[in-house]
Amino acid sequence: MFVLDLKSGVPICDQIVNGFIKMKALGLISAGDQMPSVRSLALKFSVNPNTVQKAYAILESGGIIYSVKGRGSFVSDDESAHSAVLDRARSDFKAAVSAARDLGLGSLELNKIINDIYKEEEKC
Amino acid sequence: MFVLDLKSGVPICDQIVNGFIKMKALGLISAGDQMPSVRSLALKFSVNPNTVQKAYAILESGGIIYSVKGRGSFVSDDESAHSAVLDRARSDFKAAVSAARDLGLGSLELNKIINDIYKEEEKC
DNA sequence: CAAGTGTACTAAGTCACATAGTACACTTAG
DNA sequence: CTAAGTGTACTATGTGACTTAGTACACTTG
Repeated sequence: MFVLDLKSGVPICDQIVNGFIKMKALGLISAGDQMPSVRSLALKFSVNPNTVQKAYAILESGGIIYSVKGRGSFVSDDESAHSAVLDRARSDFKAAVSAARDLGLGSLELNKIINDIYKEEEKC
Repeated sequence: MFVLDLKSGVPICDQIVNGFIKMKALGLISAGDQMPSVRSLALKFSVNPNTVQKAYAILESGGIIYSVKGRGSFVSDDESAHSAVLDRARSDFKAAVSAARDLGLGSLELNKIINDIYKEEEKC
């Protein structure tokens, strides 16, 4: 399970959303798995249930999870939701590349940074 | 001169800061050049002078510009400030790469995105 | 001297975010 | 059936960042 950084300035509900999206991308949770209940996760994170509820609502609106009254929330198998996440990731990355280019970083350096980060992965 | 996007959610003062940093990186302004006055820039952007003043204070604290009472603000030639900007850019880009990797994007795709964006530049 | 400059300060308004508390409908285990 | 646990909805409140508004002062330059 991911952790929250209350000092980061990133809204808590967004951190929860991104945390579960990452978990799904990494295979730590899969379609059909039951999500922690709103109240239990709020307790675990020492956060208000309303904040978790908001995060779950965002995840559901994005098709990442679905919720059933009285039963709980579950990881969705919506393929279009997954590709939407990837599209968003590509878009964000493109913006990051453009920003780096505007500040004078060269393509070679950017490629090197990428390779360095992905080499870290191979070590595992 | 750059433009402001009031709908972006990015604080106006930050947009002004980033705008001038980009302008310096692109060579549109150089060390010694005089910055627009706080009041005139506020008028141009239809923004409160306090907001521009805040942006200039941030730029000065970062060594990007320096200000002289009664005369105006000027672009600094502080080399360490420039390298600090580059360091920040590298750090931001690394974070973007890590985020993209966590969401399942491969290094080959990221490299391709970079090359595509930098090819756009060559056309000019 | 007058105009333009940076700088500082208080006050107010707006907005997003988080918290607090309550309430209701539903499902499931007992 | 009952109780516990679930998602969901709602109002109210507090906080902090951001912006605006207005005023004021010290300084430089023509």
